[in-house]
Amino acid sequence: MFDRPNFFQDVHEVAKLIPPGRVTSYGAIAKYLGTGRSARMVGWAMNQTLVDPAIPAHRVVNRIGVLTGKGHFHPSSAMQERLESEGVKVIKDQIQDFDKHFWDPMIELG
DNA sequence: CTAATGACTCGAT
DNA sequence: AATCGAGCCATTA
Repeated sequence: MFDRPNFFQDVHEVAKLIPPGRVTSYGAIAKYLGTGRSARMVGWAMNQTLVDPAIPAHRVVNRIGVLTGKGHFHPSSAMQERLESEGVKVIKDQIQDFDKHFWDPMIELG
């Protein structure tokens, strides 16, 4: 158990801290953790969160607000559905007013 | 053990 | 302004 690096745990914690109706990017989380450009690992960590419904992975998108990870959801459309359900408009897998809904852990948390 | 891939991002051309 | 390449760390083959 917990063989995974603390990095994954931190990503999970930050992901849980994302408030409803807000979104963030992999790089933002990676930066907050200090890993910097290891945004890929954040995405990988999110993949592990799929088993944990308490982690809103649908609130995490790439830097331009595109639902790059929608294909990893059970119904690939669930990601967009949930985001819109929280008041986030998503068109063509792209979040509208991304900068407006953007939630930066560095600013909000730290 | 080496090589390749991935829910990404930045810098250079 | 748009496109290409390199960097990041962990997992799988």
